[in-house]
Amino acid sequence: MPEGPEMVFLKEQVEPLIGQVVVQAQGSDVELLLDTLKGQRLTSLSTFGKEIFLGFTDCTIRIHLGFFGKYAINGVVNRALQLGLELEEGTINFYACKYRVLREPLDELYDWSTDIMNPLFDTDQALSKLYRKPDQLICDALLDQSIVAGVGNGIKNEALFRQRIHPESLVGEIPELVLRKLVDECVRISFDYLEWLRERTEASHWQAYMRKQCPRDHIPLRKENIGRAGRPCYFCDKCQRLYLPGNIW
DNA sequence: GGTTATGTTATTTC
DNA sequence: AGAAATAACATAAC
Repeated sequence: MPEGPEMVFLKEQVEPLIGQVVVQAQGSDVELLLDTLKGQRLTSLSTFGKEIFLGFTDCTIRIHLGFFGKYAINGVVNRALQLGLELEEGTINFYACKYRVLREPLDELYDWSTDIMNPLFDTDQALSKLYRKPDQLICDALLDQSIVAGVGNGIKNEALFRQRIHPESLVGEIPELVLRKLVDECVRISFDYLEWLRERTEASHWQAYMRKQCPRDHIPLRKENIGRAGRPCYFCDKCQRLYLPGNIW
């Protein structure tokens, strides 16, 4: 479920429930949930990267959907419930998620300028953080949630393909202008992705991620697990440039 | 039954 | 000590 745009999409679906009071809570650690949440009013929603925050009268619940997380607004999914909130008129159910109660103001915990979906996102800051580890593979760097929070494996692959950068390129060898366009592309794709989710057409828009053929060169895309994280990379050897020491473009 | 996958964190190893 | 590799967890589909 979980790249940044999907969390914003989730937030949009929960928004109609703002202002309602929790009448029942269930899931893992029920006592905590009941003590903490029963009678509390849902007052605000926000997201940071792949996390969503449900703001209540005097606490915040942070939810991360991880790898297999699912949710249902005013509905159920047939699997073990992790966090279920029954409001006056509506329900929010989370499955296979991680959640936690936060008491501190979110501004003390999060730097919003690193979230690609946030209006405060700061490209210059992301660039300088990226260049701090010049020996990293760009495919690893793009998954760093402290630099570009919200970018996941899909957005990563797609941004690299669209900007014609080979995933095994070294960050320090990518010219600043090129790297800037890549970061901008991550942001652009994320907002496009949000739009696809709203239209429910998200599956059809990927050009490289999960694809078999390069739409530019009509040759097979390579799919390999690359980098420290060993996450799947989809890429075209012909049209994506490999930035390495000694390679001159 | 094995493999894979939109992710992160804890533990182990060097 | 600290970076880097490995394991762990969650779950459905092929």
